[in-house]
Amino acid sequence: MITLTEENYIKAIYHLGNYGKDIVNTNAIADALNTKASSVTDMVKKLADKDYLNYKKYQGVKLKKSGINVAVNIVRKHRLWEVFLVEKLNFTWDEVHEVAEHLEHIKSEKLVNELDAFLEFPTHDPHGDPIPDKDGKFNKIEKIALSHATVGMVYKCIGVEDSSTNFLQYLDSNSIGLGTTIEIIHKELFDNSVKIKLNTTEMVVSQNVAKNLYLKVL
Amino acid sequence: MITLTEENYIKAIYHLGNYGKDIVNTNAIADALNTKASSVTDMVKKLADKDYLNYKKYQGVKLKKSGINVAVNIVRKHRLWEVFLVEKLNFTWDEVHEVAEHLEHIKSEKLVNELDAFLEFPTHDPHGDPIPDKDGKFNKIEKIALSHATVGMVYKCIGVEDSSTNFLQYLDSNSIGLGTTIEIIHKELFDNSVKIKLNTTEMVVSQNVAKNLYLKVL
DNA sequence: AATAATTTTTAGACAAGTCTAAAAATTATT
DNA sequence: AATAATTTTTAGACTTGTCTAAAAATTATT
Ligand SMILES: [Mn+2]
Ligand SMILES: [Mn+2]
Ligand SMILES: [Mn+2]
Ligand SMILES: [Mn+2]
Repeated sequence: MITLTEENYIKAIYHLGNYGKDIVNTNAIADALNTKASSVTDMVKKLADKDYLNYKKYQGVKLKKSGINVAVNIVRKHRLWEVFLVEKLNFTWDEVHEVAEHLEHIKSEKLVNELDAFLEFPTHDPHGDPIPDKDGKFNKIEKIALSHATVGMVYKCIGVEDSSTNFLQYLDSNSIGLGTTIEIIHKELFDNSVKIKLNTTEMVVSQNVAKNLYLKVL
Repeated sequence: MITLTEENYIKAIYHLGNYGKDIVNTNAIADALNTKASSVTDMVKKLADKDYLNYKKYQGVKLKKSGINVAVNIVRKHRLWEVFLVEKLNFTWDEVHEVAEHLEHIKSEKLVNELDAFLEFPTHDPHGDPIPDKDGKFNKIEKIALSHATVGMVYKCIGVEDSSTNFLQYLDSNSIGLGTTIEIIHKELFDNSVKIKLNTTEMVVSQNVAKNLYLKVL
């Protein structure tokens, strides 16, 4: 049996470690989970015992196959529920993350697979993130952060890094969403803000925003 | 904040105490939750502190208004999820209870109310039990246990007391479901078994079955 | 290479929920 | 009314996950 808490640690390590490929340090996990480093050390030992990851004192952790499997399955559930909430229950994209954080821990193979079918096997969630299929397969999308886009080129918005209500509502109030066409007008070297053009209107976004918005060349 | 465990205690007390109207003893709660009487005493003290119920040592407990509200809301969620699983995700009536036991603890007003609307405000769950509305209102259905039905009369099956997989699969394999017409042929005084007629076939059901099947006069 | 700063681990404590065993109260039986 | 049986509570312990404070290891700086 795997506990809800263990699942959350594994998921955090998966995301922090680039789909489980890299080593993740104690403090990074503590930050992501709003807990203390000492708690992380305790938990990480337990997860190593349970064979979900490799841990050597002072050397950080790396997920093993079984840990990645757990993580991918939680991500699958999280994103399918997000689609369900938006498509069927009139949630907006800034409302779904919090509820999905809880729904992702419901354990029923049949539930997740039937939900997947009911939604007609969606490939992306409301934030543009890919949804792993039954076998854990998914396409990592090629995305460029707005902060790394080239001046003069035209892009389409395809995702966000930050799924917080605050950030998504900021985008809403500026008419930026998935599919929005964005032209890069100017990059300000001084503070790394970026001037962009949407349809007809121009606006300046901060570095923080630019780092959290993903684009694809049009 | 109310914990998942507290919610389960309150729900059990609600069901054991006739919709929260009657006093419930420690051992009954322990039985229902597969726990020990000593654990129940501890938890019941906490629930009394939190004002969900009245507790006097050795006198059992009775839910207060706020406890009943909590219970009704959980029951509402449980039954709505059961409907969702059967109507939308191809679950059978014997598969839903276990999953609903987890889904009922997801805390989001919007989620439950939108789910209710999405399902077109169902009034009964897959086992014939009434679903409380947004305001906690529902009609207690008038039901007669098969064990108390009258020989010679004809009834319709409208619900079950026991929602366990075993019992529901027994009913399935004997072609008994909600809506099935049942005529009472004979009651055996010796073992309280009942001979019934379904459509054309006759069969004998045990007292245990008869107690767990609810009917309404046709 | 030595010292300082940072990161990580350990040690010990705490809250929630549970358990066993024993004591206390209630209820049933004689 | 006294005794026996049953129910409930208390006392103390254990597990999971958390915390603070201090010790140990690693990394950065001089
Ligand atoms: Mn999310
Ligand atoms: Mn998402
Ligand atoms: Mn149920
Ligand atoms: Mn039900």
